[in-house]
This record gives sequence, structure tokens and C-alpha cells, in this order.
Amino acid sequence: MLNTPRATDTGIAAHDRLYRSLRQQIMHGELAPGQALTLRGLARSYGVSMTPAREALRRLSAEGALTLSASGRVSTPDLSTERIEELATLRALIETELATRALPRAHIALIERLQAINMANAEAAVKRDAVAYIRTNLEFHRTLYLRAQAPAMLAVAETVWLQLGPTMRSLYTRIARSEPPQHHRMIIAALKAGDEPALRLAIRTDVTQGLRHIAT
Amino acid sequence: MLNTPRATDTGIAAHDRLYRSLRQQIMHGELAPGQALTLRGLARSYGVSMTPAREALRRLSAEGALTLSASGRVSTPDLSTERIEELATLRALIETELATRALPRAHIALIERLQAINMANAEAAVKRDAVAYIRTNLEFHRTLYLRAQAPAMLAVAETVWLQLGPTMRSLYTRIARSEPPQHHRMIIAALKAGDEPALRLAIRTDVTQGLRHIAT
DNA sequence: CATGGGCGATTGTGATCACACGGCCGGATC
DNA sequence: GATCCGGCCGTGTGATCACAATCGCCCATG
Repeated sequence: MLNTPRATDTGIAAHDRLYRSLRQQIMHGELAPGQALTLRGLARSYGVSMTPAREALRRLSAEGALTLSASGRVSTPDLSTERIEELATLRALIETELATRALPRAHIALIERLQAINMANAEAAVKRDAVAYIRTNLEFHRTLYLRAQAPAMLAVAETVWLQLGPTMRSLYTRIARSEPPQHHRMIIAALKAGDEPALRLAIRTDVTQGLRHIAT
Repeated sequence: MLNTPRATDTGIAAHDRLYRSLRQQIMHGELAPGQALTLRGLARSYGVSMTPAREALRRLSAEGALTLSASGRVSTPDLSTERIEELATLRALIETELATRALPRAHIALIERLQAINMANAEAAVKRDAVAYIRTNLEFHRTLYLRAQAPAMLAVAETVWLQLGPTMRSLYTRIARSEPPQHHRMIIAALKAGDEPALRLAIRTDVTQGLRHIAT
């Protein structure tokens, strides 16, 4: 079998398909921290050869989504508390800026979409579905930040989310949160009121709230 | 010749050697914006096969240091003014935080090293050596931020520098700056005085100064 | 029962090849 | 003379293989 075109070939490169799939799994907290990934294992499960698997893993580890051990073994990161604090600070810095830029452009349709996403998020919380909770939570933030029209800043923010993915999983499955996110309501209220200081505060507390009290 | 070990084998993987070399060239502004790179060309000039070259390019494009065209061609980025503004804002946000964290740890030996680097920087300015200017400029900032003991934040900051590399080159070769950076002196003065607000202001102006007035 | 040595299986790395897509240049046609 | 078409060359993509390093397990030894 030499270079057989895949039946499911969508015209998108195989390494890109792997990359997107893994990236989403990591960002949404579907993988636990410290989980090892192998080239051959990944290649087999996606029905490709080692080459595209290697590229996808290399790309993800360049973004900090995966860590390479000294021997080249790759696994999901198991972050120290110091690093978690740094990433939380980065989230606060970048996302307050993104929210501020989005504020003047936030019209009623956007706020309604945010409320709808927030309902799905609350539902995931009561169901104790950590993955769905993380996914809807990030979707809430991304939907808001897309209005900022700042792709470079959003890309950096998503890189930070990516690094925090496995950590958020272990965090949210551990504390088994059942309360819906009250900070999201504060964000929506500030958007409605056009209150920039309140918005910045709401973003900062929402972003750091879950991550700050890890130093157990 | 199958898998012949290279005579210059230092134990470091070939793709990593390429990565580091290209990364430094891009960050230091040795490559102009829009410069195209080819797998075979790179592999030939480094004496390796296409495989490690591909990995290095993939890694760099994941960090935003290179852009992939639709057909997979890779070249150094030619940034829009909007994107430059975003990256300048990111620099200001992240680097003020890093400087603030470094401030309480900045003792006299660090300040003396910063002054020495700054002299080399001024020398590059009078010589109109854009590459040396960018290199010493970044070394100045990195030396300060290393004291912040925040590797994750520094890594993100360096990613932003990487994206701005070719742009800084074309900027600094165009305006042919001859004056030494006065903002660096403000940074050093604020460090000596332990004045945090002054330090934050100095960092912000230093970082945005060159990039802000691009909107010609 | 704990511990260290050794061997086999597994893994990442790099080279090489086949293939398909795309750009570029030349010539033929109107 | 301008324009369009076709083939060639260069380029990225993915598969496969050889090889070295390393991990893990088992057994022997104290």
C-alpha cells in the first residue's frame, strides 16, 4: 500500500487532521495530565503512518500543549503550581484586554449568544460533566473575544488555554463543581451596562478563580 | 549512505539544531519579511534530509515565526499594521508584568549587566547594525525578565518577539536609527530607584515606541 | 524480600522514495 | 502582438525502513 489516498480524504492534510483532533482533546480536558502519547500508537489509531503523527505532535509541543521528555517521549503536561499561577496571570492580562476591546462592539445578539452558551455551561456543571463544562466555558470566552477583532491576541490566549487543558480537567473532576459560574453572569451584566471597569474585574476573577486556590 | 552519523554530531537532534538556528535568525531580524524557505533547500544547506527540516519548519510555524501559504509553502511573516499593533500591546502587557516581578529581585549586579548590554546596544545603533541592535535589545529585556522567575510568561514573550523579528528588521533598517535607546536608561533608573510605576511606564513606552508609529 | 543487572520489546530519529499539486515558461493560435 | 494552453520542474506530503537509545520486566543474587 503505497500512498493510498484515504477514503475519507477531505482534501485536508492528514497531519492537520491529527493536529486539530488532538488539540481539541487537550484543550477540552479530555486527556489527563501526564498521559503519554506514542507516534506509532497515534498513527495506528488514526490510520496513518508515523510521519504525519510526528508533525502533529511536534506542532503541539511547540505550542506547549505537550511536553517532550529528555528521550523525546511526549506526554500531556503535569504543571507545577508556579507554572499554573503564571498561566492564570497571563489569562487575566490578555483576556481583560480582549474583553475591553470587545466591549464597544458587543451588541444584543452577542449577549444573547453568550447567555445561551452559559446555560449549556450551567447544565454541564449540574451534570458533573467536566469536559462539557470546560468546552462551554471556553466557548463562552472565545465568543466574546472574537468580537475584539484581534486574532493575534486571541491566538496567544488559546495557546494558554491549551497548556492549561489537562490541568483544568484534573481540577474540575476533582472538585466536582455543581454551581453554575456566577462570574459569567457578572461578565454579561457588565457588557449590558457598558461598564468597562466592572467587565475587567469580572474577567479577572473568573479567569483566576478556579486556578488561584490550587496551592494546597 | 544510510543513517550515517554526522561528524559534527553533538548528541543534539538534527531537527533541534535547525530549529534553534532558524529561530535565532528570525528573532534577531536576519531574515526579511516574506522570505520563502523550502524544505529541500534548508535540508541541503544544513546537510540533512528533508525530515528534520520539515519538523523544524513545522515547529516554527506553530509558534507564529513562519507562515504557511495555502499550498504549504512556508515563508517569514509579512505582518499587517493591525497585527503589529496587537503584538505590541501583548509585549506591553506581558513585559510590564515580567518587569514588575523582576523588580524586587533586581540587585546591583543585574543592573550593571543591563548597563553593559545597553552599551553594546548603543554601539550597534551608531554602527547602523540592525541585527546587532535587535539582538542586544532583546538580550537587555531577556536579562531583566529572567529575574522574574517566570519561565512560562517569558516563553510567551519570546514567542511574540519571534513573530515580530522580520518586521523589526525592516523597521530598523528603514529608519536607520542612530540614537541610543533612551528608554533603556529610564528602565535602569526605575530599577535603581525601586520605582514600580516608573518601571512599568518605561517598559510600556520602550516596547511600543518603535512599533506604534508604523501606521504611516 | 529487596535490589540490581541484563535482555527483549518499544520508541523516537532520520533517510529515502513515490506521488500529486502548483507555478512557470514557452510555443501555438487567433 | 497578445493570450491561452500544455508540459516540465520544483515543492510539500506521506509511507516505509534501518538504527540507536531507552524503557520495562524478569530473574538471579544478596
